[in-house]
Amino acid sequence: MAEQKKLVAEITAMDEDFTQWYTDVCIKAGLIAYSNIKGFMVYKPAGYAIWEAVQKHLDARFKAVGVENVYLPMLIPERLLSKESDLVEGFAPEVAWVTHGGSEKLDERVCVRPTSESLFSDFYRGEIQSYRDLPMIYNQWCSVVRWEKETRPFLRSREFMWQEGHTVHATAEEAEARTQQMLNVYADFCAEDLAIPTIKGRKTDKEKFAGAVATYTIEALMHDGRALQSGTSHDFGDDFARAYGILFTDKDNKQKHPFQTSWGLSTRIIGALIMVHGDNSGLVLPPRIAPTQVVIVPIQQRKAGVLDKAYELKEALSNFRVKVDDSDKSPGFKFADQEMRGFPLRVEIGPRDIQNGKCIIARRDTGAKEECELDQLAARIGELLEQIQSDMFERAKKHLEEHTYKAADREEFEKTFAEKTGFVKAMWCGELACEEEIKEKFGVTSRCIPFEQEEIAQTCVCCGKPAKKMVYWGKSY
RNA sequence: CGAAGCGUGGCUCAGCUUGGUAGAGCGCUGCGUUCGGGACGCAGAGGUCGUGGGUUCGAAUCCCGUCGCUUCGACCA
Repeated sequence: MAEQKKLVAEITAMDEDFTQWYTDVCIKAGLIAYSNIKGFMVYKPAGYAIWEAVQKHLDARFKAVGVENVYLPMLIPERLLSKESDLVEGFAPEVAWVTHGGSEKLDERVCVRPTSESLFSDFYRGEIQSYRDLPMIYNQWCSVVRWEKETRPFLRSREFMWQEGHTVHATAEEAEARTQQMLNVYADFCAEDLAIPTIKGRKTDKEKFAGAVATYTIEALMHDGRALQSGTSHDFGDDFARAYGILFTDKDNKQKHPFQTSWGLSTRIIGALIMVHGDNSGLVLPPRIAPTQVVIVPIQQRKAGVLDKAYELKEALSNFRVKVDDSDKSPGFKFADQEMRGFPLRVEIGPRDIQNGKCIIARRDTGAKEECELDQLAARIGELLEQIQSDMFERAKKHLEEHTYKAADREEFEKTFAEKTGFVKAMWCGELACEEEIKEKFGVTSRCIPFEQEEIAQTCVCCGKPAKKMVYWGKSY
């Protein structure tokens, strides 16, 4: 990332205190406000607009692979949640219970959904009878509640918005294929729309979802070298179908349990967006999802013709998402404020430019400024937005690559984590004991077993016994 | 849930040690001058000092309780 002069006094410098920098950006870029209940936050227009853009792009990708949207209740009766034992154990400590309706105590308490596998499974039980009813490829956009102990904007809030896809299939192979297909949808979405490169892989048994046969994940690397699980896709086999009693009659006239998957991506991705692309001046948004792509700043806007010209340029740029900042703040204030908010491009137009038939375009990501003929503006803006989108991805990819290390043995593993922050690729024997020991000793967890395997060594980095898989390790959010 | 820190105008904080009835900067409102990297002048508005109790003639200040927030750990998208 290009070094930029720190222009915004209110934002803590990244390398001084990354955590504080992150919080500052969330607040100062106008994304959120804290609410009256710990862990619940207000999405302000700038923050909600990002989520809307995420929804729009991701939903379009879902529709392209046959996903249909539905909506299920937000409350789950206790008996329903309890049917799948792993699920209860996994989520029981953090569900919010509703015990009263008005002033009357409920016979059975109900919880606010922490995730909806149980509801979908119960619903599917009633819907499915024949193999002809399958598959069902449903998704819902909703919010869920998990009573987390420690909360942080976007990364860990007690209520968060997400989408959760839940599918049912006649065969294990089809379910497994769908699980991977949706993981790829997430990875492509991150790379192409958010300009965030990710590592695709499988979670170890220790890290997988409660009740899943296999959990797949995309892991992104933040600017401070910590990993963020950015999207997950689970293969449930027929475990949930058995627990919830879902049966269908197959072609061979035999009753069978169908196979299920679920996959989710949450508002946490906004945290990734901030921490992958942001800099010391604040937020930096990739053009494709930026709610405002271009902001026009009139200079000496009270002089005759200046504001008119600014609105005229906005018209000329109607193919893009453009805003004119006609507030009565000084230009310097507007520049700094808009940089904080991450708009990809700024166009400056003043009397001098109008006379010359030109304007100034400034890039948010690099800070580079250039002159542009007014009649070329729309074309140039289009080029620049494309350029910024791909440059941002390349920079993030370079950061990921430069912060991914290899360790052949235990000594090297320890040394790398002592000196560096990022991912470390190392071999693993597959034993839970080693995974736990690594967490204990080095404070890092297995992020994923990547699909793209390499043989870095023959032996496990922890115990020295024969290795089975190459694993990405790292500190995570 | 363990540890630490913090609660005083919208925000950041000073005042507390040594009790005497609340201040600054920023922001906000109005008017005017400005405008190519956070402009300036003048005039204003705005706080029962988180909350409950105690000590005292008198509490932002001292004591006890309580609630909340932030950060760090364990857990999670």
